[in-house]
Amino acid sequence: MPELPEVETVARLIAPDVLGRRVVGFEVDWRKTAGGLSDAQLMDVLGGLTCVSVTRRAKYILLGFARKRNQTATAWLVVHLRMTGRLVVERAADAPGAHRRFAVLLAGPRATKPTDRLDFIDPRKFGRCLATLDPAAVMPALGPEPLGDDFTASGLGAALRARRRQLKPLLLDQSFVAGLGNIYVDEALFRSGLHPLSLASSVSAPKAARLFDAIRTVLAEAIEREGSSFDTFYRTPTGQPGSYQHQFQVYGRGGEPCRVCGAGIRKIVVGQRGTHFCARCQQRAR
DNA sequence: AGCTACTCCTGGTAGC
DNA sequence: TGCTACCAGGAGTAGC
Repeated sequence: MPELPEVETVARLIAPDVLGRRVVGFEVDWRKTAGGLSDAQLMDVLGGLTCVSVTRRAKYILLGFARKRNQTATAWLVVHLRMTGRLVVERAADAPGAHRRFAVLLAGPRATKPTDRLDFIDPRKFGRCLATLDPAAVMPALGPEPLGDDFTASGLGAALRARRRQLKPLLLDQSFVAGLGNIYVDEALFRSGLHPLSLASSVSAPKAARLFDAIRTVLAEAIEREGSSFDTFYRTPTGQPGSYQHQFQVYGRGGEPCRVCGAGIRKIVVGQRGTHFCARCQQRAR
């Protein structure tokens, strides 16, 4: 499922195909995907504007739009892929594929007839494409970017110490740290030798520093490999699978031997989420 | 504050 | 082969 590395990959790969293109229409196949907005409302927000930026915040892709190419964005399309969402740029003449839920029709600077189309494909319909003048209004409060400068080992240590909560659900909480999901939390906890059920307040400063390094390393390596594709869902906008799934130490390896110590990887359920860990390498503390 | 349960969804798969 | 039941889960919400 798309987490920070997958979302980053999608943003990077669609950017060259949408920057400088003008919005001349929409095609909405599933109204909820558009947050319930009508075609007319979508056009009111974004119609006639040119894409001037493509950025990522947490697991959101933000496409910024303005009157002219060199201006700063005044309107936005905020995209969340959730479980199974994909963004693909197609030629306007081509028929949309299966599970297409939402599309932006794109044209050149002065043209009114679309040449391309940004398709949002989403089998499970959890994803959202929200047109808005104020991205903060459609996004929840988010914690620091784990690859950003304001995420530090000492800051993470202090934040952990202040919480009496299990590590797994806390790290999945987007208001604590933004962008981690089920896969990369399990992988980061394994690499730092921390048990998913350990209390955050029990994590020592050195252990917090190890977790900090593990989070950064796992995310950076996954971005390098264009994310993880282990089922039929996540593909990059060019249709390629990512390759980080081959680096998984624990995720999806329940019952298989730990690559470090040989003990069986255990799979439990924490907060309705499959959680994978090595009981020998990751000692529980409370 | 932090826990669990429920909701939204459908493709894939296990079991019969 | 064809059917049913169940599972995957990000994030919002409700209730305790």
